[in-house]
Amino acid sequence: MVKRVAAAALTDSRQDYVKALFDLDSGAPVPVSSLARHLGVSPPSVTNMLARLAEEKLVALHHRGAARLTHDGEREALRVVRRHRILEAFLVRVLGLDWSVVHEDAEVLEHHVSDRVLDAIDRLMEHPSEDPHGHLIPDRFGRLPRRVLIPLGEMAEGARGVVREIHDRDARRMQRWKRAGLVPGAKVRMHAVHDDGEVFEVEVEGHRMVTGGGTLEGVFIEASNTGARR
Amino acid sequence: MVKRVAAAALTDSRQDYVKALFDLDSGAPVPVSSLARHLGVSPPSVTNMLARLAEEKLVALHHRGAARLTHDGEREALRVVRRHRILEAFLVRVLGLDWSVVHEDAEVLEHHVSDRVLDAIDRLMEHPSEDPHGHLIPDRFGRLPRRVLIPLGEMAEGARGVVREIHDRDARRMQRWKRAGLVPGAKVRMHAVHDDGEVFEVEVEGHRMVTGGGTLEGVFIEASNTGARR
DNA sequence: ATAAAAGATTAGCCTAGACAAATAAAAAAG
DNA sequence: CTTTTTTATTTGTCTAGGCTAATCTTTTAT
Repeated sequence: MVKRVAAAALTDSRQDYVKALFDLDSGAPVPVSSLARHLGVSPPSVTNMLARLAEEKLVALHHRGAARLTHDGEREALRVVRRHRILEAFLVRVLGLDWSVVHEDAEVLEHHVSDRVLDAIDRLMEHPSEDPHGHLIPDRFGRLPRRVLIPLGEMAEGARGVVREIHDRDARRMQRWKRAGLVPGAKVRMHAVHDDGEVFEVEVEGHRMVTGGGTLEGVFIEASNTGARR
Repeated sequence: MVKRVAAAALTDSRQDYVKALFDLDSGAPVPVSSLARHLGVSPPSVTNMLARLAEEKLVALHHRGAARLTHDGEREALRVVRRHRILEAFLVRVLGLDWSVVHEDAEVLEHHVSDRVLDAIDRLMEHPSEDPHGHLIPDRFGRLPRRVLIPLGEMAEGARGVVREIHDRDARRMQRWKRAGLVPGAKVRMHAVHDDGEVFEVEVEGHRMVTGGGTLEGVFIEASNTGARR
């Protein structure tokens, strides 16, 4: 007996798939294997589900089974993304949970919170525009401002910027970032890149540190025009 | 892909069944048919699931398939009941939703909110002891104070009491009660019973009304010793 | 140009939980 | 006591969404 109060046309699983396609979209169709890895299911399951989603006109299939969202699919994905981000904001701002652990709770609740409850939560927080990781929250019509961010590890030497988004689902790593001050809004400057992009000297909010590239993956920067050229 | 963050040993469906058995318990084993009606599933589904729950030692089967919770089953039921009631309180007190509509949301969320989130919600409300319908909330060890209430329709003529619980899942009916002032805490007095328990003259918070028995079903009273005898 | 590796698909199976139709057993009515 | 009615159970299906093992297809490397 699966009760649906969330006015969700899509099953939980379908919602997970369209959201994954949205997350993994980088211009090109997403291969079956990436999707399988991202969702933690086997490749056959992906092939199978993509066929159904294609049937339902939520995705378009491309070469070798790779898939992209259709317009409808993207609309659905944005609905889920909106729910997810509002819930994350709620869990942190209202319930006081740590930003590094809320992802998995939001991941479950996004499928089960009714529109009524979601709206009430949104109202309570006075319609936040970002979640705790800096991701913008789509509005109720699925509109999401585009912004151009670059990975911290790809900043040029001497460039300055501001941390805007933290992409990661690994709580441990996020704790580390938090301790290092790498949170949305933090000002950073790339002092030097060594060993062909393996070691970085970065300044975060005036505090200088040296770190490996792996640590930086998942931190995204809005470049400041001041300082980059000069 | 069913994700479980709620540390729930039991599937959603099993949780629904044990909760239903808890709700319907009135001393005697609950017949298959009542359970089927309460859960909105067919009798064969109930027979089938009860067999599994019996296997898992959550229920004990009696004459003609009727079932009662075992100790383990009751513990599980109380966990679910606790979640449900905390969530209802939250939806009303924090999110400002109406009394009469929160049941179905809580019904869904009770299966999907993690302990972490539930505890945070409980903390935010400073550990409420009752939900919005007056039901007591079991503590984290599943302890639930017993209290003796009588249905409003069974009050003796002249008896006084206080509304303590409202049992109903029908939003419309609850709206009516609310308008009539029949909410937990309201003082009532039964003036007269006519037509063999079909028509009642009741006084609610000083305001007298006449109503049919159907309307009163689901309202439970704590008798005041003042007034009953005198 | 062919062999090896990587990636996707097919085929067949599994689980949970529901359902309807047919059957059996118990209770109530005559 | 037998018949009827009510209740419960059996049997056989269905759906969603997974999985593995085996089999293609591509791509990459030699």
